[in-house]
Amino acid sequence: MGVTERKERHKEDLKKDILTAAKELFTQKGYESTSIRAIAEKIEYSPATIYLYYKDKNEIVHALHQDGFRLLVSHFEVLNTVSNPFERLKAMGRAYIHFAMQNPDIYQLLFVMKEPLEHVANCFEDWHEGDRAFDILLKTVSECQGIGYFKGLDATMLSFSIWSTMHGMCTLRITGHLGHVAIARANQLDLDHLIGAAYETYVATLENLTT
Amino acid sequence: MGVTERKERHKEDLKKDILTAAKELFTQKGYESTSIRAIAEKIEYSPATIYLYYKDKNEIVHALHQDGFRLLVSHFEVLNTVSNPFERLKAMGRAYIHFAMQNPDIYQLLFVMKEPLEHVANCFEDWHEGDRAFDILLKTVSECQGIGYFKGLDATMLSFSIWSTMHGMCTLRITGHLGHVAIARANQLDLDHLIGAAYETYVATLENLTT
Amino acid sequence: MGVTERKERHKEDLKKDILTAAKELFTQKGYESTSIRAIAEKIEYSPATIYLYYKDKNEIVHALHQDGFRLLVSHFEVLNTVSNPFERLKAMGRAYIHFAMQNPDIYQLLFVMKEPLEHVANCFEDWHEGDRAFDILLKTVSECQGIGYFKGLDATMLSFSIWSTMHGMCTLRITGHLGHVAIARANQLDLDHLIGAAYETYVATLENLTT
Amino acid sequence: MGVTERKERHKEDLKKDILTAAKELFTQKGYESTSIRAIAEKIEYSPATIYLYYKDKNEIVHALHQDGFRLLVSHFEVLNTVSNPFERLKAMGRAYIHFAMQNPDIYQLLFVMKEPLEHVANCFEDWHEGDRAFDILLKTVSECQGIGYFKGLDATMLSFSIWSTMHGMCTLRITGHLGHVAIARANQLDLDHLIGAAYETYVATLENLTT
DNA sequence: AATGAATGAGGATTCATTCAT
DNA sequence: TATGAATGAATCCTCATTCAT
Repeated sequence: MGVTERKERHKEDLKKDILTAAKELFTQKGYESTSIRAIAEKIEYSPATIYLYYKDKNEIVHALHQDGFRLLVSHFEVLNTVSNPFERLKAMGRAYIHFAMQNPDIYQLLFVMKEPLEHVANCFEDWHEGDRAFDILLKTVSECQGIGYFKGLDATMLSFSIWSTMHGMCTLRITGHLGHVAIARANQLDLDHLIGAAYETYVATLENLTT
Repeated sequence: MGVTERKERHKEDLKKDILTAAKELFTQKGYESTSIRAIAEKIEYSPATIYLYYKDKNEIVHALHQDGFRLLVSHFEVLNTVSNPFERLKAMGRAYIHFAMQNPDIYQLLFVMKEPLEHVANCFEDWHEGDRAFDILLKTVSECQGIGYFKGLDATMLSFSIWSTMHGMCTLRITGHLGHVAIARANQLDLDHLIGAAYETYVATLENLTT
Repeated sequence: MGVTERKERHKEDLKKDILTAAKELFTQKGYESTSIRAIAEKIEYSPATIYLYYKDKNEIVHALHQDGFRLLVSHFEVLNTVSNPFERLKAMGRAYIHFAMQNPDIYQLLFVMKEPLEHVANCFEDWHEGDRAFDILLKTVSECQGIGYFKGLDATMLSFSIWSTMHGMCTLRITGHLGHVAIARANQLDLDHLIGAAYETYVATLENLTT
Repeated sequence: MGVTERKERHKEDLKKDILTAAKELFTQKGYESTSIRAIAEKIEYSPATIYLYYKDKNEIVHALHQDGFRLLVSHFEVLNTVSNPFERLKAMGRAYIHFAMQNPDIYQLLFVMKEPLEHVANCFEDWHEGDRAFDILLKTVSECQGIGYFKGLDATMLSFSIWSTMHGMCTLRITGHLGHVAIARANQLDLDHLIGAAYETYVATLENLTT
């Protein structure tokens, strides 16, 4: 293992560090308000150094995008072990929400932000991953129908519907709009619990569709 | 493009023009990335002119916010004539989607953009309207339960769940993420139809909850 | 009295109002930080109206300058009735301080501000008044010597010296620098009293010069 | 040796250059009217560069302030060697005037400019130095009384009075007001001599207080 | 590989001033 | 006479980016 390898390792580490710092800052301050300077400060390097690893701000977002999808899909892949498809579907929902709550910044990057600026083309590419995620959902829904759930419903439409519900819950939570309404009438301060409860209610509506 | 021509345009609508321009830009680029300069350019006035009509950037968002909610609530109020609560609920869903599709920019302003920092206080005020909208939904859901729907489910949770589904559908559509997935597999070019279809599927899931 | 006359009267009034407003604002905020808009607001006219009466901001300062000197000289002229020249000298000092304390803005305009911008030429003209004021002082000092005061001292030099003392007291007070030092060690909150006391001490030094 | 040191030197030089440019502009145009742009232009750098060396405009004034007081106090400290307090007092006066004449811009910064608003707190700090300077004067006056001068006069009041005279002379000279009057009647072109003469006259008045 | 220095472009605002009405 | 509307130029300041070292 020569010096070269160690250097390579270090290089990879630093790239990761930049991403991590950027992710945190995006969450805290939002994309626009996050400056390269701030990222550099966080990792205790000079701004110029960032440019040795990423061409510009866009490329950082781009990288986060890819990582984000990879992470989400990995959350789903674990669930392949669940054999009952409806159980798997429920678990997927929970995993999705969990992912969104744990990585609100990334979530928004993937599903809320219109594809950042010049990188539309690249983003399309990234979205092959996004499609894969949807495929997993679709397949699971179909399998549910195979064991008697969701009779008479179109699998694709239902998948869209389910995804929408998940997405709606997550974004209303993340953007704080859920908080507004909830606080206004809330006997419930903990919004994460609230989301959990709402999700279980939603699952109940799906469950009742069997009969 | 000279001074004369510009003046010929109805100056009295300038305030509205500013709002319209701002609305479009906020949607396209986001709040932070929209500069007063850009708004001014769009309406072909000088930046300073904007300040004759609005104190600052926040006041513009504020105005759009208010207008937006007023419009949405007006969409709902028509539906008071529908006596059957479940029919009314379905109609509300359609009205909500219709509103979002017709005014994607406003929709995002109301339900996607994190409310601009300093005006949180004011925004809370604005959100009394938002709360009202939610109240209407909640009341309708309760009435549905009164005639046998949604047995055993918590009205508030279900309302959140329904709102989330609607919101998810609308935002996935507006931000173009629905398009990505759909186009990838689409035998279906018209996304608005797709949304309609997905909505009907969702309604079907709700309908089946009776039994 | 025709309409013309009344109009003329009104016109004069308004010019004065503008000056008064400007004067107050200059005092409160300083010259640079006082905007035409602010002046206009204070007199409840539109900014454009100001320009009907004064060509620009400089002309306003110019007018205040002239008024200021006229006012100061008028303060002095009253004292002609005091026959004893030393008494008159002492009274002049008090009048000078009084003037400065009552009109700190004007005082600074006359004696601190380097002549504003383009109006140097005009200001020189204005200073004929300033010279007159100094002449009055010089004449008084000479008369004092006539009755035995200030033996062996050059009248002009002494006059400068006296003026400097007065000016120094006034400006240290006005700019707040006296306050700094005084507060630091003061058992004396009222700076105007302090200035009075310092003046009396100074007078005492002059008085003792007789013998 | 080489590069590093030279760079460091250059950096220090630039900081000084900025201060020098700022000092001149502040004096010429006043604090408010001096823009960062103007300073940048004067040193032939871009405005943004200024911000690499000073956080903002206030920090520049702050730095000038500190430097200024340090310089003034250093002028005074030399005089500790003069054992006769009255001689020392006279020397202090000359030193003060000398300082003001050599550094009119700094002098104004320290004693004429109302301290820039937000930095009052910091300025107070700076003024510990100013207080020290006054303390030195006060102590000297007291010592003079100890050897028979200024009988029956309050030391603090007399100190204020003396400071005022010095300050008045200096500012009338610096702002050009002395010139106005002097030139008008001058058999005396050299204002610095005039100030010297006026000072000696003043000293004479103090001297005569003994008897 | 890393960075200190530098900058051009652009951010929100403010203001003196003009001009048609 | 008075002003509403408009603007160019200026304010301070921030930031992504480059480049010589």
